[in-house]
Amino acid sequence: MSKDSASARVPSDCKSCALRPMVFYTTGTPEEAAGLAKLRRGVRVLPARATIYREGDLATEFHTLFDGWAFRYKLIADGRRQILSFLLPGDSISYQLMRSDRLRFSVQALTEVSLCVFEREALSRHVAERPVLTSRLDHLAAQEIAAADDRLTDLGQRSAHERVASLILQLYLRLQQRNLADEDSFVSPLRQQHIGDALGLTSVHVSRVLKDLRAEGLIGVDHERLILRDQPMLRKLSGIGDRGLDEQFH
Amino acid sequence: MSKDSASARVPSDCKSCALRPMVFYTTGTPEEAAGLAKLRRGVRVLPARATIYREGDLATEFHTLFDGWAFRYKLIADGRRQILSFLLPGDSISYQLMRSDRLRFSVQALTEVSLCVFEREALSRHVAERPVLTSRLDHLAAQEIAAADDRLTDLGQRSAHERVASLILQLYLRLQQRNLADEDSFVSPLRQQHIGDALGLTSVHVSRVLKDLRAEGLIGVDHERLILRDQPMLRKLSGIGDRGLDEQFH
DNA sequence: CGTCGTGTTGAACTCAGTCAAGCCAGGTGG
DNA sequence: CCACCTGGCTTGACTGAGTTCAACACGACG
Repeated sequence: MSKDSASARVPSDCKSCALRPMVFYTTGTPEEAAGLAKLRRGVRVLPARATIYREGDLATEFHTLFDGWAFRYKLIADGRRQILSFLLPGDSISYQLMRSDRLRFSVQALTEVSLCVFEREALSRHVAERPVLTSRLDHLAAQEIAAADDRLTDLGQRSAHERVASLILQLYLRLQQRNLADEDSFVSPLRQQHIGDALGLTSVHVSRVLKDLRAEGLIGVDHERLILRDQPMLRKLSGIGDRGLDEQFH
Repeated sequence: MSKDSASARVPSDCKSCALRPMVFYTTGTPEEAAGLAKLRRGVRVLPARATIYREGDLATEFHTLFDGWAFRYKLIADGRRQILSFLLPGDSISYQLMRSDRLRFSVQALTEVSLCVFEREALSRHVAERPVLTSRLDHLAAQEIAAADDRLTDLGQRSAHERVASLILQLYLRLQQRNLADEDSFVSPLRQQHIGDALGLTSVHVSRVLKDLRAEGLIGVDHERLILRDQPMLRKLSGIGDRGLDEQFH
């Protein structure tokens, strides 16, 4: 897993792609997948920290994250950074590119990543011609809005402890959906700075909060592995369960 | 303007509706508007503070806010409230109802409101059959995500003063688009509690921040009227202008 | 072996929250 | 017409969550 190893997995063909159920632009039938493969311009592997997209740039390509982690973010005048969301395998950059050729945020790789590359216009036409895909796209857009509302509520109303618990739990649940989580833990490339920038906290404070959560037996940290030691308590702390993520992830 | 007066305006017919350019479900041609009018089930007037929609309820109707203000919000377990956005004349509740029959937030009237009521399924079909409208809907959904990202950045990275300036400026710009703002001021039904719940602040602190902004000559407050006394400075404070709302509002 | 990136810890500080009292305008009822 | 209530705003004193600054620890890497 070190930097120089060819660690990033690369998809062979769309038909056997394990992520097929996650991505929006195929109905999931093998025939569809075959047609889809023709639209794919290729695969691109980028190192950790690479800028995948810069806010405002003209985008002629559409990317799906096949392997690795990335994040969407905005910079404001004095250099402060807000991380809008973390992107996991199967996520796209971004549905909005089906309608617009510019985005109002940037995207950076957290780990080495491999991306499936499509020609934006061609894929957009492909989807527009298929009502099933269009409606799937709409569904994902609605989910994205709902997720944004949830995060807004986190930042506006919840304490640092609640936010950190919420983020860890959400990442775990999303990874679990993708079969990328273990029994009660997952490997995360996030630095405390990333967690802070996502939650509106300083990395120093994130360190203290994680310490507290460890002390209270809610989580464990082993190198890059995050262990959820007390999921019920984490759910309670993060306010998930009142109305769960269950709905958010159809 | 008192409680008992019949203050809420009510639309006569869709053809002459001044809001036509704002709403998504018509192309704007008079013929379209005539057909659209047939889908309209009627008009409903509700008093201030009325609950227009409650999180999770089954929605058979789709509403467009014709007159008055409302807001979208979420409640969390211990009673804290996050206001997700303010709804102004021409806004819908909500695009998401074109795809789903339940929403994950509630909506409440801030003033007396009048709503155009549509049958959800019928309108959804109407829109689905017209590619122009579908793409318009997508565009609005994308705008909504972009707006959510902006607000996330506000809550995560900006100080109380910056957030309040940002909210005031954004409301002003949105009202201006609808010809509901005066030269450099607008009338707002917001209580400081609403501003606080939208920005993740207490109403007490909002009061202090507004006092500071008044003292610095950035804004003026006269009864329910908010006056933008120094727009350039407000823009600078709120970080709008680095990349403006210009784009956000096509 | 030194450097770099990351995390941890302590001490001082500050922005925003809490609690509580008082104020003011408008509306109600005697 | 005045007395009283009510909801919203203001202000002060105090508290506290989270920040800032700085030093140090530790492992990975060259």
